[in-house]
Amino acid sequence: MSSHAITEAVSIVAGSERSTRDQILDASVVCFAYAGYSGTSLNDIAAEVGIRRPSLLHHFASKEVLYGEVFERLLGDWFARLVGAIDVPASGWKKVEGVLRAGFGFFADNPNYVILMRREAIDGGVHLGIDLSAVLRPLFDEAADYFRREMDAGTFRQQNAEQLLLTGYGALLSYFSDAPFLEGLLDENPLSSGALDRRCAHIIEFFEAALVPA
Amino acid sequence: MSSHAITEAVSIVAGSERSTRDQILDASVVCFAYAGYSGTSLNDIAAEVGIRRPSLLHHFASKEVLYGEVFERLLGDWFARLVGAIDVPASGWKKVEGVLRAGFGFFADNPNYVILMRREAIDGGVHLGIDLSAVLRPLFDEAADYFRREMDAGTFRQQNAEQLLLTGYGALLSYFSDAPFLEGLLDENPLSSGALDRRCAHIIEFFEAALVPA
DNA sequence: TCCGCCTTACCTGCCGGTAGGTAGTGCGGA
DNA sequence: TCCGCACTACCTACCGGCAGGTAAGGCGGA
Repeated sequence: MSSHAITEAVSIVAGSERSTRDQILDASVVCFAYAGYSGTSLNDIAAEVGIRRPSLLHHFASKEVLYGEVFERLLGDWFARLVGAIDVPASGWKKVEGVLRAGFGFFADNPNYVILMRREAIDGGVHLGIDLSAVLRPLFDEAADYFRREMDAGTFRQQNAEQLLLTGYGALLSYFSDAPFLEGLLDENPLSSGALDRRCAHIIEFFEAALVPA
Repeated sequence: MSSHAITEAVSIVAGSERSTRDQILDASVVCFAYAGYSGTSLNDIAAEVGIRRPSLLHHFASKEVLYGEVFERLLGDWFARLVGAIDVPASGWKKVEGVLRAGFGFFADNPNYVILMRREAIDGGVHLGIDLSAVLRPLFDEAADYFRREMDAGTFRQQNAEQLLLTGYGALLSYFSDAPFLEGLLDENPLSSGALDRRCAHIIEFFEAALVPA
């Protein structure tokens, strides 16, 4: 264990502080989600942390590298959570419900991550070396196969499996990414605890109605 | 009719050219959709049209004014198309299907508009004076009332009407706004004629399965 | 002649990034 | 014990470049 890590551990115990590097990553998520890649300046992030821009560039070689690390961390967390929900030994509708709840839960816990992901989906990964769709492709194919098997078994109504996944993706993501806009339609904060419960319940109910034969 | 409009009309007849002003608006949609507000420079737009930046600023007082006009035009078109579909004398599922097809058709015809709208929804209308959600609110409330009436009449299954609309909004919009990302999942251009037909058919089928009792 | 459209030249301000320097810390050897 | 060295983390000052926007002039057509 390096002396740096010790220092960090001590400071966490002492007063719940985080390392400067982690503070930068946290502030970056907020800034990039709020204003996008080109709308965020390194000064904005540095100011959030309370340091100067050159100090920030001491920890991350460039704006692009910083963004890449932020996004990679996000993607890793999300992927792990999704795989965890998929690997649960269940079948039929119960499994689908579990994955929907896991996805919804992650988004509810990390609303800024959702906006980042949406921005990346719109831009097609221009800012990144990594290809978002290539990472998710295996899960996508696996899920489509699952739906096809259950449909053939009569557990679910016959639907286009890939399109079904896209619809679920849109229903889940849009609520979080467009929260600023939805607030004006719903007359309440879409990310409040009550609104989130209502949204999650609807998604489960709606997809069950569409998939599970009466 | 102004001499400007005459000149334009003549040039359209002569060689399918449009007024410089309209060319700027067209180029702006493309650029703003591709790179967002802060990622687009006036030089980019001017270059697309084939003029210099100060010439562009001769037609529009500022970048913000230009963006506002682009967005207002989009919103007007979309609103008109939507109202047209809503006012059709139909009821029950047929009416819903008509509105879904109208929305889908507009998005298919104007994919760049969709991306612009999505960016605006994410940003919560920071770049605009107008409030997107306030404009759409009457339609939203009217639609929710319609669903509630049909549900109470037993035409549709009981669902949360507002949430239902949000789910439809997400399913429709996401496919177009995230097309660059979806291309990597589907192994085909999501905006190709065949893919669009498949998507539209799925949406109709899926919502019918969820809403209309067997 | 005058006006609409476009030009070049220029302004200020912020961007990402670099250079160079300064505290503070840990550590091995005299 | 204390000196010298290396290293980390941060700073100020600066660079070239590009952003949005303005000023002033050329030019062709009504």
